[in-house]
Amino acid sequence: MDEHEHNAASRDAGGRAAGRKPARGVTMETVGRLAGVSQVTVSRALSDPSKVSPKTLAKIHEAIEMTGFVPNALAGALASSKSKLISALVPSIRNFVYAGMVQAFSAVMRDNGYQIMLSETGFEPEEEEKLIAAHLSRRPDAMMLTGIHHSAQARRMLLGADIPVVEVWDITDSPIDVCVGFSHADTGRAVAEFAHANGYRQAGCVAAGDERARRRARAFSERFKALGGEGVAIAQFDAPASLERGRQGLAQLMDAQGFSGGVVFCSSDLLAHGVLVEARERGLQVPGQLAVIGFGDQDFSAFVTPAITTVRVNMEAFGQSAARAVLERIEAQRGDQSVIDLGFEIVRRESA
Amino acid sequence: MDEHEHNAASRDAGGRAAGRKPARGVTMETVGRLAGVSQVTVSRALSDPSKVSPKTLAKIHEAIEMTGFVPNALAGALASSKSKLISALVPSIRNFVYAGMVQAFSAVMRDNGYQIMLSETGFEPEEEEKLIAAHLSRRPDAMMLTGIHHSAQARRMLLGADIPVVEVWDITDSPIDVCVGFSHADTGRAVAEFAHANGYRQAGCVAAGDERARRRARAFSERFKALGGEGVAIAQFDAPASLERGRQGLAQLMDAQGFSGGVVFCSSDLLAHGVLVEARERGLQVPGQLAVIGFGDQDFSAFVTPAITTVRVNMEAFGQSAARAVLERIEAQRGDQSVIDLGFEIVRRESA
DNA sequence: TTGTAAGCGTTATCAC
DNA sequence: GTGATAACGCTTACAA
Repeated sequence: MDEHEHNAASRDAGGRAAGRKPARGVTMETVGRLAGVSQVTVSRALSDPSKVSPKTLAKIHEAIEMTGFVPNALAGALASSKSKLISALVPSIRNFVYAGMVQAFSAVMRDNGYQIMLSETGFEPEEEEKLIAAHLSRRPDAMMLTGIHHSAQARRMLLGADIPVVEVWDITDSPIDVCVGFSHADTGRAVAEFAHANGYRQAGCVAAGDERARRRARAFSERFKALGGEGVAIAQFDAPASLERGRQGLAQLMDAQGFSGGVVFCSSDLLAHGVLVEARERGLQVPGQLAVIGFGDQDFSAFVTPAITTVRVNMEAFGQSAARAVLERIEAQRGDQSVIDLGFEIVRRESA
Repeated sequence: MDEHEHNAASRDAGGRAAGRKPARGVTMETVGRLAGVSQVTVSRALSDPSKVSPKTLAKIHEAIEMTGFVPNALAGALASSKSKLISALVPSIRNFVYAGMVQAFSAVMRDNGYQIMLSETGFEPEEEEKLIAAHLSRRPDAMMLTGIHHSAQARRMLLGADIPVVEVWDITDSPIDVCVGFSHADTGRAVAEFAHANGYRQAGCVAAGDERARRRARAFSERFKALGGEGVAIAQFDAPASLERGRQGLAQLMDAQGFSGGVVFCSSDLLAHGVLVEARERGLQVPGQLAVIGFGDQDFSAFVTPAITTVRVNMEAFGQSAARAVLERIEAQRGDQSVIDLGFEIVRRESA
């Protein structure tokens, strides 16, 4: 691999850095003065135009145009105690499932006039706690959290904030407020049953990711054994998952754990893809000698060869459903259900 | 492909939805009363503890602990006109380059006490304009934008807001404030030169993505022709890129545009991967009959077979550099450079 | 239809 | 070291 460097340079072009004006911002007061009305009328013109006469409305809009007035939502939120801000906390936006959920969630929220404050919690619980406090200080109208495990202090703060809280990507019978997800343990068990029903008696797991990925692998392993399969070899890595990890995973299973063939359940399609690549390098026939099952149904999964058999979860549905649950709670001060199980499905393709 | 549905159900478990208290929030006033001091002292205890005696400090913290007080950052921001909020606008967080940039940007910002308000602009300029207005109303301390093309109205609002603005992922000699990126045209030209130098005389492009992807393809095409190569066939798709699009791209090039072999420059590694898969299906030798060059150096690119020759841009560096530029401007009210070109490099692997 | 007045929960500026 | 007091720029009664 040879590399060609290009253009790594920086130039100084002055810019407008020097003279930033100390300008007092333009407020509703300013606009009102220009339009010959009081500040409140400007406020009304913006929040409920029907309460203002067409003539003054026109003058106000003209003044807004002239001044380039942008309302101060901080002041508005302080006065009304409605921030129109929603907090969203996910482990990582580079993980495509979380990115997909957030995108869907945000889209629905934006369409309803809300803005998202997004933070990544990484994979440590203490980090989440700090972030929750930071977010709460902005007085969001609701909060979206990933997963159902949160520190006691975090739960206390959340309860104290007295806003709708939706936990996504997992379910529990005792959500803080409402949860939207699926059972990770059920997923692992269903895959074990699928594998067993398809005649596989030897199995391995390649897992990389958070605690939920491990939970799926564990449930798979237990069920597979209970069905009479052999002990399940597990190759486990820290998050994040990658194609490289998948290749290493198969190598580890075969070279260090005596796994010689059968089915491999991976905690993501990216890993499954890596297993597939490594299998081809080793001249293994898929699904003849080695069967592979992934998780997540990434957009490439149906288009690689062999196409990946996987577990599909509808991330967009999670995001949308979570958004709707939140909106319902914000607007009606209540919500119908507190546990929304969106399930999953096994998609059989060529790899298993 | 057969599918097995699982658990798609929802249950009602009551939750705490019913009784949301109308409780007046706990403020610094409340805390102060409990600690036997005034509200201001509580404020000081939090913002500059050295200005408060150890004894009262202890009492205040005790009161905070008891009440679960969380400061109201909205009020703080209104009073101090420092929101400690940074706006970030990207086309899509599901695109791994943008996700990577945002992650790096956010990490640096968070370490400096700032929080990120993130929105996706999609690929329409009017959408960006609306979002800029919405973000500005929250009075962010700075704003990060993707790309250098913004509507006139957007520029006006940004200038009027009088906050640091950093444009990432592209460069121009006339940034709004500061830009951090690389030249997309130079990238296309460099790839053309690389391809020509390696003996390829026939070429195609597969492009899917935004205007910048098209700019790279166009620059590649022009340069390739200028160097004496043949006319370049182009298969173009709307964003987003996917493996499937890559497969379709090669198919279109070969079946509809008479491309029979040579080098294919793709606007992302995902597309390149698709081209590779399609090439294998068609029994084409890579890089013998078909050479493939991608863009972005995704994490799988080095690990598929053949490993993908690609253009690497350091997304983390963009995010970090953008963050530093912003911090510099916030804190010093100025910034050294206004154009930061971080360049790119061609990474040769097996596919070309 | 429009205006007045009283907050919202902080920070900033003085005084003590 | 601590406390009044006045902003900050809105929204929400309540009057006119």
